[in-house]
Amino acid sequence: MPAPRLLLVEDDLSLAELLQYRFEAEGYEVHVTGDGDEALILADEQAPDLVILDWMVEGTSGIEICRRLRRDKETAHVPIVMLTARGSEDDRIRGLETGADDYVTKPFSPRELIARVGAVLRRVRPALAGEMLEVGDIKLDATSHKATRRGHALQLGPTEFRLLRFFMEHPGRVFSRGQLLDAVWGTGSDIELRTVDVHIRRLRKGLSVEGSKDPVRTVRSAGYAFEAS
Amino acid sequence: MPAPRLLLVEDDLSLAELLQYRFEAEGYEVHVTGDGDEALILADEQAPDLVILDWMVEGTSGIEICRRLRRDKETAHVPIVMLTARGSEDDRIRGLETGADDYVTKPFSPRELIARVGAVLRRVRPALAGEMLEVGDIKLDATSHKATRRGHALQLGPTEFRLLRFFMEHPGRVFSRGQLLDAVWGTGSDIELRTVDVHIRRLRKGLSVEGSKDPVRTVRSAGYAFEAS
DNA sequence: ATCTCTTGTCATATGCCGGTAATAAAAAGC
DNA sequence: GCTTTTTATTACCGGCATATGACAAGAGAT
Repeated sequence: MPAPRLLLVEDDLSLAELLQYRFEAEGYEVHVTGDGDEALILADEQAPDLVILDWMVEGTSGIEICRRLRRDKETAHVPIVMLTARGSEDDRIRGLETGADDYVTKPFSPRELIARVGAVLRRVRPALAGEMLEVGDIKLDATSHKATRRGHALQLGPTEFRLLRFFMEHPGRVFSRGQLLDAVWGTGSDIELRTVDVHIRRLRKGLSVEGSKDPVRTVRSAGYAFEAS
Repeated sequence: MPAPRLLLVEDDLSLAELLQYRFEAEGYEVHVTGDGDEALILADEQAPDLVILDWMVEGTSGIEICRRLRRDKETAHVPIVMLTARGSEDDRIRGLETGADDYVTKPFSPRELIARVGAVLRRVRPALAGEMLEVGDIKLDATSHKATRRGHALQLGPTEFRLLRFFMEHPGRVFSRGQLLDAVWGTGSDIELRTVDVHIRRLRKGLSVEGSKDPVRTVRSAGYAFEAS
């Protein structure tokens, strides 16, 4: 899962530095600028996942940046969180109506800002919010029902997909054939134990990508386990 | 464009009445309840487009309602705006972390709340806010009720249009036939699951334009997903 | 009233998927 | 080395999920 990229537009250097530090500690990739025009250039170069925008910033004003970000097709859907001075409600409403997704009034605690940014990102990019499983070089997105390995999309049948999902939810652990039948096929399915072998094979085949190791380990007389290469 | 449906959970009657009036003037359909448990029942019956939730409400507490709404698959994706008393930052952060999308601290002006609700809806359900949807080479204008692909105007029946709109609001995600029935036909329609297949076919036919790929992906034993070519 | 368009259901076709059994291969025990 | 046990691999067939076309009932328009 790639780190979400934030663009922080803030000309108070000490505040910018503090926020950058905190957000990086949370696993974000943060780009900082104190200048409005530079912000637009940066955003256009590579659209960030979210913009934190100080209302009062040098160069182009916050509201103008907001408008321009929305106008440019590249960045039209990037969520924006504004930082505003305590104060006039009109400003805040104008901000929301211009297209900001959220605002926080100064002074605020970094923790609150982090929580808000998290809430917005959860909305916009569910993939960043934990619906995505990742073990080794294999990624599985339950919502879109897709699995990939090193960029290659994996082609799996329904049962193999469920099997892979179960394994990725419990990496490293060994499961007997009976346990796998219960977990993947459902309790009470009277299916031959040996059938699991066949699906393991199919899963292995589906997971094989050029130059990749088999992540399924067979444990003789016990079952199978899934582990990162 | 159907009026967005709000569920307002607020036990201060005079405030509730005021808000209901204001939101209805803005073109929303508003359901009001002052009781937490009733709110959950109402939401489960027919998922609203957005919930406005007073933190301090009779019956089940706000945070508990929030949690339960998120847990129920039916309402997991419904955006929530909290109303909190001025005050403890902890409450607000806890709210955001529980899954609320936004909060407004009392006292607030109705105008501000309306702006916030609008911002959240724009983010989550662009079509409800009258925006143009665009996925791949397909464009859909909810206001004028028209869809185009590469300049060609698409000819779709009403149901296909609603289906397309729902898909374009949630691109990439897989929906079961049951979910599609709930979302497009309305909760509680006792329609054969297989009927969805037929409408998917009709949608596919309606979307086929010379030299264009089918954007509807069937996920065997799971449902359908919509994605840009 | 007639016509058109829409919509839900059914019947049929199709093709993928899943379970089983048979055989080969590998590992463990002696 | 030989047997026994466990797993790997292949092939096959039946079943089930989806695709597709047709149809009749209903809604709206003219």
